[in-house]
Amino acid sequence: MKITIKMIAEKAGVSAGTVDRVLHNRPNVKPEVRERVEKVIQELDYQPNKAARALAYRDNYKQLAIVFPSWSGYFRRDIEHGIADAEENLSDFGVSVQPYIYDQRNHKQCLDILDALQRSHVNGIALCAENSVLIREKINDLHEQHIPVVTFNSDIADSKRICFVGQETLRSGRVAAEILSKYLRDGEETLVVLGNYEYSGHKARVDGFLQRFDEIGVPRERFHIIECYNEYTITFDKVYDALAANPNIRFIYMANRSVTACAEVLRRMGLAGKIRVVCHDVTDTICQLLREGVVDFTIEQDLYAQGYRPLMILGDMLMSRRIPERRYQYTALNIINAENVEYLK
Amino acid sequence: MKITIKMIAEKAGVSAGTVDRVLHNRPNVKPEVRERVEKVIQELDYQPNKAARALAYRDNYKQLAIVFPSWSGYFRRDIEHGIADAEENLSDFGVSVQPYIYDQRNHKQCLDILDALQRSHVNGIALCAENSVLIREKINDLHEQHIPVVTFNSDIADSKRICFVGQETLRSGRVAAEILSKYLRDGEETLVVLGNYEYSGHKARVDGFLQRFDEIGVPRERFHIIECYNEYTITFDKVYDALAANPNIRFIYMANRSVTACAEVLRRMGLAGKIRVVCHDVTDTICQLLREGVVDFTIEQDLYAQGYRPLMILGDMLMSRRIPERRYQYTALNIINAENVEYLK
DNA sequence: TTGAAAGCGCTAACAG
DNA sequence: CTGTTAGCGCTTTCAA
Repeated sequence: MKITIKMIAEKAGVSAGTVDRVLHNRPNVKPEVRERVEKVIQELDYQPNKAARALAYRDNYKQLAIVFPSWSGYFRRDIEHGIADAEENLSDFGVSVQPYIYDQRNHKQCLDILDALQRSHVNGIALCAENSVLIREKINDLHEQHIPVVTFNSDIADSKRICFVGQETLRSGRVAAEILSKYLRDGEETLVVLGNYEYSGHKARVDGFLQRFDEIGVPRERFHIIECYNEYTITFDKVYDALAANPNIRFIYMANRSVTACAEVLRRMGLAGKIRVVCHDVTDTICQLLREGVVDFTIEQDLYAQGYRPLMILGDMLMSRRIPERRYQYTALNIINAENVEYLK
Repeated sequence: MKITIKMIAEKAGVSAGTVDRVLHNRPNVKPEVRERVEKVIQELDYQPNKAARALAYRDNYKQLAIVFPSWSGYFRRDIEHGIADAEENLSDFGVSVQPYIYDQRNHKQCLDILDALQRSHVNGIALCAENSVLIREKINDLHEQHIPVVTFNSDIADSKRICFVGQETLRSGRVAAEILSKYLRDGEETLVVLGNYEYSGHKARVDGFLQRFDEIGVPRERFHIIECYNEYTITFDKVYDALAANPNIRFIYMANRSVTACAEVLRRMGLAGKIRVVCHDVTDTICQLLREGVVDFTIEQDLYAQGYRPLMILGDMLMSRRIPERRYQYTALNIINAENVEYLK
């Protein structure tokens, strides 16, 4: 038989109301009574019944918001899948979820949304935004107002966000290195393409990538690193030049987003399927390239969890006033190839 | 505002009790009334509140059992993690879960457990057992008695089980092939080690593996296939002989369980890290071998989900009399290497 | 064949 | 400071 509040009340010689007050650290309980009740709770190892709590809570409507840029394809589909599942789980608890999508190239819009939310009566925000001073200050503002913010996908570490849900970027570069390292043979070289050293995400990936090769003992001169700013033409030209100049290059690590440009170069040079390519994330084009054998592996970051978990964390906080233990909740780094790509949620 | 039973009752001009009877297809409702109520339910798109249902259901104690062999290490840990999560989710609904573990080498024991369960008052069984006539008949027996059985990890397809949760074995072989195919170069050969052709699991893996290479156009004579019956010494000897006789072998696909024996051969022959090895599942030793670089990749089958989902499916059936749509629920095939092995749940 | 009512465990409002 | 009470939405008696 499961322990109920009534049983605790009886054993401690108080009423259910008082037990409830103790459970939620509410005021108006004499310290000695509180202590007595707490002991009984401990002794009996009381676990609240979530269903009952949900029911009783129901008229206490709560609103959560999730704010992210205008992604498309897999990214969009997976995160929305995660949001939908969280919404369903939370709806019976009187918690509703509202997504807000801002134009990817218009960060001002993101700030506007946060402003509007601040003035509304949201009870929590899941946020994926660029790491700028304005955003950071806004998060701290919200924190002051007791509106908790959980960042996901891309962190804003030096803010008062509750926690971060997303990939560990350094590690994701190491995973890529580990895959390629198995293939590398004497004298063969690798081309590393990143967006921009200033962008911490890509930098961390490349750092992790090189770090792992260092450990394995592959000399640094085997790597050609180029910065391509996520631009199609720049990527195309630089990758082309690099491959033309270095016939020993057998591997490409794309730490940035212009995978299409890279694929196009390989096709034009007749190297598709001859040079191994590892990249990140699953977009519709990357999927296609996997199937065609132009890209060999891609490393996925579980967007589903990135939609689901931040909302559930916020929901838990609303319902049980409990803040998460870990400030960094890293999502799985799944290795995807042409054969297991079907299994993505 | 969410639709409640009361709202339906009002709109249809009946009482809540009648709506409940209609919802659950219970008898004692005049056909015309039933129809009217059903229409209102449709119109208002009624979604039952799970929390309320859980509460009201609570005294209706239900028992689920999960039966599986005495695994150890990761296998055991992951499945127990899945069971624990399912148990927690179900406990508020008055559903309890009891695991039963039988000696891996003693299938009779499994049957005894099922016999005992049949005589007890379980309301559903999640089962991982060998595919034998006796087991199959027992499942059909249980089905007659309206005790639903969900198989997991290893299917018993020609029985009256509700559905199967586990990996798609043919596909898992294809995933392995896809990985190795990227590393294979002209003239290089591959050693394929399986347990036993009779064992459908290993056979399907090898079939999938060869099928994929067929598609890619690698000639069959590049593959050496040996049967090792999951025995350490047989595996050791046969792998040793194969490698000694064929210096062109650069890859090993272990479709069976004696990975340790294979690793030992590689070490003895000084080939560890020189020959690429892909295998299945994550055991403590495989983990160790990944880190040492003796095994390069392993394909994981999500044991967590294999513990979690069968129980949740059975729980859903108990609570909403709903049987699952898909009879095969395949779990993810995750590719694991030395760097992302940490992220396993 | 139907409706009314009690109660699942918890919370919140009100009364003392 | 504390106890009592009235629900939350659903299921399940029991009476009609």
